[in-house]
Amino acid sequence: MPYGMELTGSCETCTLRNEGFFCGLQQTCLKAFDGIKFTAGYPGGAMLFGEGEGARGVYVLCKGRVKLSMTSSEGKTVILRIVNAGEVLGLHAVVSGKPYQATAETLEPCQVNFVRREDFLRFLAQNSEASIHAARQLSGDYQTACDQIRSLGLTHSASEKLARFLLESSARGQETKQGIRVRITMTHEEIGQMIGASRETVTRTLSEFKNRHLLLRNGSMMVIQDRAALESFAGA
Amino acid sequence: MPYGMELTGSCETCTLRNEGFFCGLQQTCLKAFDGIKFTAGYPGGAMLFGEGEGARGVYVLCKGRVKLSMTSSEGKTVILRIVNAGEVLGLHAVVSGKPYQATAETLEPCQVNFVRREDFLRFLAQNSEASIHAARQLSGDYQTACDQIRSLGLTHSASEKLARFLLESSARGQETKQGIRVRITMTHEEIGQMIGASRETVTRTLSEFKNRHLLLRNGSMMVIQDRAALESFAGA
DNA sequence: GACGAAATGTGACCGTCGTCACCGAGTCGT
DNA sequence: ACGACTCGGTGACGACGGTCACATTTCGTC
Repeated sequence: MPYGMELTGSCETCTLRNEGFFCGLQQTCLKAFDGIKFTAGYPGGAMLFGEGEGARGVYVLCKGRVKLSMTSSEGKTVILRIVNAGEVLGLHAVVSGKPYQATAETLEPCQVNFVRREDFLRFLAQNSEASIHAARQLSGDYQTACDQIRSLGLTHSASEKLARFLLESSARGQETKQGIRVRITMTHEEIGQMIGASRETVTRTLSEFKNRHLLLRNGSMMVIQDRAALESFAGA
Repeated sequence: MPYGMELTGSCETCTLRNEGFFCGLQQTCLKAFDGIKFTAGYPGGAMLFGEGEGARGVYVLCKGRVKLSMTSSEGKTVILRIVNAGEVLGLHAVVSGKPYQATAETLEPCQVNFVRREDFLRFLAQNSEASIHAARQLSGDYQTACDQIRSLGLTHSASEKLARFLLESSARGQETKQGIRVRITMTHEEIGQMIGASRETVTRTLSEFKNRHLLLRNGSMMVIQDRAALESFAGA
C-alpha cells in the first residue's frame, strides 16, 4: 500500500467525504465527476504543480494537507495558505486559462483526484450545481487572499501580524482550563512566510509573548493563555 | 440628466457592452438578467457598499471606474484594485453569503446594474453559462489579489514596488518616440495605498526615478523613458 | 544511543522607510 | 481676488525589523 493509505476509487461510495465543496454534490453530478477524475496518492513533500506551469487541470484534495506558495526570483517565499481536505486546487488557472499562480506541495501523504482541464470545463458547463460549488470555492479563496492582503498591507508591527496568525490558528484548537490548546505544525520559517516576517523575528516575538505570559509552548503544542491580551496586540 | 450621462435601460440593446463578463452572455441569458437588474447612476465619490455590510447583491459596472479598498481600525487604507467597466462587484460576498470584504467607491460618474442576492443566486443556478462567467470573474479577482500579495510580501524596497506599479500601469499607455505615455489619475497617497508605502515615500521614489532619467512627468501625464531600467528595478 | 541535519534561540548592527514638520503650488468656491 | 483646501516636495529623526553570525536544542535515521 503506497504512502501508508488505501486509495478510495469512487466518490459515490467515498468515506472521506466532507462538506464545503465537490464532495457535497448530488448523485448524478457526482457520477459525472467520477467518470472524468483520476485518483492518485502522493507522499509528503510532493509537488502537485508549480508556479508558472500551464494549467493541466484541477486537483481535488480528498485527504491530507497541501501548502500553496509563491516564490520570488530571489528565493523569497510567501505562503498563500494551507489547503485542507475537501478543497480544490488549481481552479483559478483552469477557469481563466492562465498558468498556475502558485506552487502546490503536499505536507503529508495525500489522496488527490485529478481532472483534466477540458474535461473539467465541460463538466462545469453541464452541471450548474458544480459551477456554483466552483464559484463558492473561488470565493473562499478570494476571501483568504483578502485577509492576507489586509495582514500584509494594514499592519505595522510583526507582533500584530503574529498575534493575528495565532488567533486564527486558535480556531482549530480546543478549550482547556489553562487556555486554548493548538498544535502548530509549521516551523518558524514557515510562519514567517505566512505573515511576511523573517524567521528570527517570529522566534523573537514568540519568546516575547511567552515572557508576557500570553502563551505557553512545549514542542509543537501551544497554549494560548491570554486570548484577550493577544487580541489587543492584534490591533483594536 | 443626472451626473451628465444617460442611463441605458436594457442590456440587450446596450451600446456600452464590452467583453470579459456578463455583457457577453447569450440572448436568453441576457434577457433573464434584464428581468432582475435595477439600473442606477451614481456621481463620483459615491459609496456602492462598505466593508462589513451584509451582502445585499451584486453590482455590475456598465460605465465608469470604481475603487475597491479595505481600511484598518487605525484608519490606514489598502486599495485592492481599480475596477473598470464590465466587471462585477460584490460577487464574493453574494456567493459566499459573508459580508462585503471591501468598500466600493465610485471614482467618476458611473452606471451600475444592481441585482439582489436571492435573484442573482437563482439566476446563476438556472444559467450555467452565467455561472461560468461568474467563476471567470472570481478567478480574475483572485489573480489580481495574488499579484498584490506577491507585491506586498515578496519585495523589500519601495522602489521595487513602485517600479512594478508603473510597469503595470504602462500597459494602459501608448508608445511614443520618447517612451510610453500613461495618464496616472491617482494621487501619490493612493499609489501608496496600492503598493503599501507612505505618501512621502512615493513622492521621493518618483523623484529619484526622474533624476535617474527613467521617467518624465508633467501633471498627471507620465512618460516612461527607460522601461528596461525600470524592469531591473522591479526585480530580476 | 550516536550522528547529522534541521529547527530554534539570541546578540549586534544597520538600512529602509514611516512619521512629523513645514513649505510651495495648484484648485476651487464665493 | 481672496482664503481654504488638497496635493506635492523635502529635511530630520528614529524605530522596527532584516541580516549575519553563532550557540543550542530537537528530531529523524541508521
